[in-house]
Amino acid sequence: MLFSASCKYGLRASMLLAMRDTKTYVSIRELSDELNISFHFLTKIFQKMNAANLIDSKKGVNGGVKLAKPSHRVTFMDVVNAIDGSCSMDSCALALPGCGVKRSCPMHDQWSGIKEGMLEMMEKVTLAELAKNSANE
Amino acid sequence: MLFSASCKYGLRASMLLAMRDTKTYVSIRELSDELNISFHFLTKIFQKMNAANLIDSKKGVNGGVKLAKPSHRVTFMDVVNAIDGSCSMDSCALALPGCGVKRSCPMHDQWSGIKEGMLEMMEKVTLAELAKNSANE
DNA sequence: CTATTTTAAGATAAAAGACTCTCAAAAAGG
DNA sequence: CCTTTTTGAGAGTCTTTTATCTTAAAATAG
Repeated sequence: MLFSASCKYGLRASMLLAMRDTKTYVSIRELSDELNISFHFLTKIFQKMNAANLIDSKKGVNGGVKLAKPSHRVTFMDVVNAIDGSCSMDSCALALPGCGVKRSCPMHDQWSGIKEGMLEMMEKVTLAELAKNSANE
Repeated sequence: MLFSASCKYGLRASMLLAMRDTKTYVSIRELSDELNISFHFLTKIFQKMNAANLIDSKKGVNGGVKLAKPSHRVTFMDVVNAIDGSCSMDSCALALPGCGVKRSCPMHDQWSGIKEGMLEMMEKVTLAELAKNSANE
């Protein structure tokens, strides 16, 4: 519920890319087959990541997508922002009017710590780590 | 993003109820006016809370809704479960296949602590506390 | 230059969520 | 009883998300 389906697919696909060489392009078809999701849908997701300069893409024979940066320099947050937008984690749990503007909402004390922890984690965790954890399962 | 719009409305309305006497019924119209949301929509939300036995309702003149239990015995989690369903917090951040069943997903270490903290908070925080924080803002 | 491969982009469809409207049913008051 | 108030429940609309399908555009290989 925290992240959209598109976002989860994007994260999983990014992990697959992180497990590969950053130099060679991987076709979206190959990734969609491996993830068992719609090729066309994944294409749309990569278009968003492309717009955010997270990946490089190449058309034609032996084309595909690859990470634009080394996997240890792409964070979980980068991918979420590219797909779900940077505002997705902004608001407080209740999104009560006034919260975060002038004063805190009733949930603020209980929520702010958790939110901070979550944002910190998202900024710290990289695709390289996720790929590593995924490899030795 | 964490909670549905319905859920947030339900939480806010519950807070209003918590600020009142548990004995008297408050009309849904009054609550929807105060929250500036659609009366009919709030009615639907209260129907879910009613099905979960979180509130008592009464039809007719001077009817309305009221908390079925004292506000310090109704948790944040109770309301979320009634409206968004108890599964809404179950899955891991990525909802990766296999996570939580046999082995952990790549995010598990980073995510589990945050999730635990969130669930703990949701089970601990009561409507009474939220209402109190809301009153002295 | 042509055929093939592969991403890009747009149009469309299906599903879920958010919200509205209408009528039924219950309760109370006169 | 009859009228009014107020919740209950169903149908219907609008919007967003998810997913599919089709066509275009680019790149490569021959």
